[in-house]
Amino acid sequence: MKKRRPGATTTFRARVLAIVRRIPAGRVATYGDIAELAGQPRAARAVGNIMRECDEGVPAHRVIAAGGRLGGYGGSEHLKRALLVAEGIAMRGSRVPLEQYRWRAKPTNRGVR
DNA sequence: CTGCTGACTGGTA
DNA sequence: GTACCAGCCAGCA
Repeated sequence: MKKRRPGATTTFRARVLAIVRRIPAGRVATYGDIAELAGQPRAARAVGNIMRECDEGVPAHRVIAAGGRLGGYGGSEHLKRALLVAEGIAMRGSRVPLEQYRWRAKPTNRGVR
């Protein structure tokens, strides 16, 4: 078979779901970020694929595309936008100010601004 | 193991 | 601003 890397894959899917589940309300992460945290910074596409079948325990609406775009959502992207706003995110048109709501796994100190 | 798909990304027109 | 192309990756038949 395709020599799998023990620990490297172990179901990339399970790892992605675990990360998305840790995203706090009012924060968002891009597919690329999730992929990076999962160990594959270039698997943004794969991450999106996984989100497509995610369960209710996974706040997929907090996962958006790069540039703050909504990306896609099962059924309605419009609904996704409403959900983000309901979490307290002030969106600009159909885009999210990542510099303001981007979730960080390890924010040394998050700017403290 | 081969091939196709897709909630992606970045660049070019 | 939108539209199209090429590259990358995991999951599944």
